[in-house]
Amino acid sequence: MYFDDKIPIYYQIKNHIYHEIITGALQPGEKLPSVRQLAVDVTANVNTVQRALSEMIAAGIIESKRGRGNFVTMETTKITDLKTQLVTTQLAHVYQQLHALNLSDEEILASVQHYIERKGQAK
Amino acid sequence: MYFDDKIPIYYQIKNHIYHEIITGALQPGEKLPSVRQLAVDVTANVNTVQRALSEMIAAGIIESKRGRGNFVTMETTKITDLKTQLVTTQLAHVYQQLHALNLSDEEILASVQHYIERKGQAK
DNA sequence: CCTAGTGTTATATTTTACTATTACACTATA
DNA sequence: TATAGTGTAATAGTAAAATATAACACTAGG
Repeated sequence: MYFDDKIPIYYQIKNHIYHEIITGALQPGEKLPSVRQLAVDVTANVNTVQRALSEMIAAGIIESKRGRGNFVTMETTKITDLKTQLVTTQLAHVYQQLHALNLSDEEILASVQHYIERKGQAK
Repeated sequence: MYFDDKIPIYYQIKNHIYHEIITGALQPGEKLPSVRQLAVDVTANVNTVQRALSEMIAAGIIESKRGRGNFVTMETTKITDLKTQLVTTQLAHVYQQLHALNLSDEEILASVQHYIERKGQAK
């Protein structure tokens, strides 16, 4: 797994798993790979994976059953809430950043539209 | 200055100064505060500030004159290029993140529009 | 020429994330 | 009941960022 060296690995693992849950790659109630397997999958240490999982458990998205495994919550409202929260966080961040670069609301919207239209193309 | 503990301080300082240059708070050719003063301003160490400055110098945005100070480049094209680059980086990041949450191009655009319309308001 | 202010660099120390390794607690099942 | 697989936690070590502090190199101005 690719890691951005500017951001803690445990944080990136957490985000990665959240994405899998939100996109349905991991279904509600589904068992996650074991912590040891996850560590191999993402090429990180068990403790680092555990740290990521601990935060997701504290957030109620993952349920931990000792001796059995970790499971995605069955409460789908928690998952939809998580998605809303992640999307909003991303929007707030990019808005704040672009606004700090003196782009007006209109320019921000236009720049996003422009980016989507031109993405993947040579300039 | 507020620091996000998930991102290296030197990196945040660099970004902060870039924003000041792009918004014109620091004009082309203008002298920056001394590294020692900057360290006080942003509540960080001189070496940390210097690391941020070194990268900006390497990028050609800041010119260093030993014994005199650090100065914003007079080449305004470098500044506009920097702005373009920062904006594009932000757009690419948020697009990738939202796309990874299974939002379509249309949904991404709509969510940005929606965010701008509703920002600062209760839900 | 001297001094104050500037950028630059170096050393030692602290802090934190991460790793490697081991051990412990629990569950299911053969 | 023994064993393999699971989560959990502790210990010790490594690496990188950040700090405190000091020194060095240069410039401008008195």
